This record gives sequence, structure tokens and C-alpha cells, in this order.
Amino acid sequence: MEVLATDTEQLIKDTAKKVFFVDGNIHATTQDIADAAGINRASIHYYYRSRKLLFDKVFEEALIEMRSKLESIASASLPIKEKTEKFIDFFIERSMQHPYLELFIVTEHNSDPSIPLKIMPKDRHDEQMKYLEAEIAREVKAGNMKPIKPEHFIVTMMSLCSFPFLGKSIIESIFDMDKEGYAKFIKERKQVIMQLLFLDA
Amino acid sequence: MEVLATDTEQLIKDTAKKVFFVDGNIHATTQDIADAAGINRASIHYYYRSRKLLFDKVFEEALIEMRSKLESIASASLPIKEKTEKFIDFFIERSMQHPYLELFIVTEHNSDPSIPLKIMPKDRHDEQMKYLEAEIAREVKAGNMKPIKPEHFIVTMMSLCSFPFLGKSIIESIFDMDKEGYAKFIKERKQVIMQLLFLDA
DNA sequence: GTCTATAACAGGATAGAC
DNA sequence: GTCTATCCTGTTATAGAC
Repeated sequence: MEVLATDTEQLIKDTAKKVFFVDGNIHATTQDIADAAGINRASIHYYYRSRKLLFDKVFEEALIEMRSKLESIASASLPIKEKTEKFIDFFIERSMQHPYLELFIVTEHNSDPSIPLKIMPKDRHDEQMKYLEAEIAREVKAGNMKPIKPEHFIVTMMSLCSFPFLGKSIIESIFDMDKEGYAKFIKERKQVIMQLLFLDA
Repeated sequence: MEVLATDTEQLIKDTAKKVFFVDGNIHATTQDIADAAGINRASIHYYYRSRKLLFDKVFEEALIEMRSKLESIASASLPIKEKTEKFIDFFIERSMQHPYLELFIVTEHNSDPSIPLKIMPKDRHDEQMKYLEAEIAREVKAGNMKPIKPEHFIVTMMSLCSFPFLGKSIIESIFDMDKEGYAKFIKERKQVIMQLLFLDA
């Protein structure tokens, strides 16, 4: 943990987050960020030395925040249905705040796969997968799910949660939605996803 | 339709497609493309005048091809299950050929939402949606589907088809997959998707 | 039609005044 | 700590020789 950041330092970081994750300007220059923050371009270099370092800082913070939240959802020993619900809530809420963060993670991780995305160490990961497998088996037995491998379940859940935000502008365009139409659509998604994943939802 | 393109002109376009959509180098410079094509940078300007015009051309062609294929799938009067299967096949096949095309479409359409993505005019779109609605109702009655709005069905299908490719590197990273592991995973996806969408699959 | 040379410019980074 | 001025580099684009 650092000592208290000055106001300007924090302002730059917050503005960068807004420009990158809210406005979706992936190519934003230091000038763009400086303009958005109402400060001088040189100040960015004063506090962060380079554009790359600022970007890395902002991106890393976003990842850390995401990891810690996912970790706390994953580690709770809840039934799969409730866990899934929490997971969906987390995704929707986060994407409302930072609509483009998902896209950033995807593109950044494409160009640099060394960025660590794993939210937990291998042993805990394996443990969680086993837990998930058992939970699925339980639901299958109860007639609430069809059999599915845990990896496929997770990717399915990620697909259903991510794409409506990744493809926001595509969806709006295809279905001629305005802002409200899209918001309404997203609101309905949670139930749609739960009904897809669980036969008794 | 144009007259026969010279070899170099075609080579440049093909190379650009490879660099953008196969290698995923979204920031590729004219120099990068020239190098990949084994030609001189000036030739790109000779044939396409500017980087932007080349990019637009390549991107537009990809969109046209996609639109025409989707159009032919959509317009076939097949039962929803078979249409869905064709749709999944198309997506998987295309993403195998051009792994990054999807990501390009998403990011490009974000920065320029005026890019036309609709695959058909409004009246045909409405007609298709009604058809889809009726098909869903039929399957619901037969006990093969849960009720779902056509818009949600389409977005669900797109989500399930797109994300495994958009998030390729994330998936590989989370599950410690190598190239074969990922390929195997993708192969299994079609069945997983069909089982999710249709109760009798 | 293809190459070399060079212009023109944008963006990142630094020095130094204040 | 913030600003202006300046440098440096990478990239696009064009002119002109061949």
C-alpha cells in the first residue's frame, strides 16, 4: 500500500480509467487523458513517467480488484446456483460501471498473454474445480441441470455474462436499440442466463 | 465488381487480412504489412493510397462476406434447431480461419458505430424475428425449449459462439490449456451449446 | 509498377523556467 | 508541482529516379 497520493496523481489515474474503461478509447494518447483531466500533459509524465507505466498501473489495479472480488465469490462455500447468481451480479454491476473493461482485458491479454489472470493458485483452482464438479453432479441428480464438464460450465457462464457487454454496440445496432432499450435488455439477462443454466430456474 | 486486380494488389489485401485477422496485430503499421507481404511499403500507398483505405477495404470485404453467409443461413426456412446448428458451424469455422476477426468487428464497431452490421433490411429482419418467435413457441410446446424472447435467444447464441474465440487467450490461461487442449475444448463446444439451448439435444 | 529518399506530422518524453 | 518549449522517434504519405 502506498502513502497518500496527491490529488493530481489520483485525478490522472481516475481519468485514465474513465477514458479507457468507460469511454472505451483504447488508443487514447497522453494528450487525450490530460485534456479529459483538465491538466497539463507534462504532469502525467511527472507522476507516471510514461504512458505505458500509467496504463499498466491502471490496468493492474483493475485486475487486482476483479481478482479479489472473484476470489471471494469463488471461495464462499455456497450451492452452485447461488454462486452463479453472485457471479452474474458481479459481472453486470462491474460492466455497468466500466463497460469497456472486459474488452480491454481481452485485447490486452491477447497482445500480452503473460498478464496473470488466474485468480487463485493451482491447488486452490483444482479444489474449486472438484467442488464445482460435485455441485454439478448433485444438480444433475436432482434433475436441475444437464451433465456438463466444469470447464464448459465456467466458459458458458463467462460467455453469457461477457458478450452482452463486449458486443454492446453490435447488439444495439442489430436490434435498433436505444440506450433505454439496451438497459432494459441487460436487466432481463440475469433471469435468462439462470434459466439457461438451470432447468428449475 | 472490379476488373481483375493485379497480383500485388491482391497480395497486399490478403496479407493485410492475415496480419489483422489471423495474427491479431491490431496496431500493424504499413511497414509490418509490407514486410509480411515481402514488398515495398510504397506499393501499399500506390495501390491503396493510405493505410486507412486499405484497412477499410479489408474490413469491409470481411463484413460483406460475413453478412452474405449469415443472410443465407437466416433466409433458409429450416427448423430452429437446424438453423442454430448451421449458425454454430459457421461461427466455429470462421473463427478457425480468422481467429481475431470477431475481436476486430467488436472493437471497430465500438469506435465507429456507423459501420453497418445489420445483415438484412428492417422488413426482412422483422419477418425473421417473427419466424424465430414462432419456431421457439413450437419447440416450447413440444417441451424442447424453455420460453425465451427471440432477441435473447439470438444474443445467447452469439454469446456462446463468440466468447470462446474472443476469450481464447484468457481461457487457455485460466485452465492451463495448450494449443491441443484448446482445440479439443472448441471441438466439444458445439454439442455443449446445443444441449444448453435445446432440452432434447 | 517498384524502389529510395524525404517531407510532414503525431505522440512520447525531457529540460528548465516559474 | 505545473507550465512552455523542445527533442526524439516512429509512422504515414509523397516525390521522383529507375
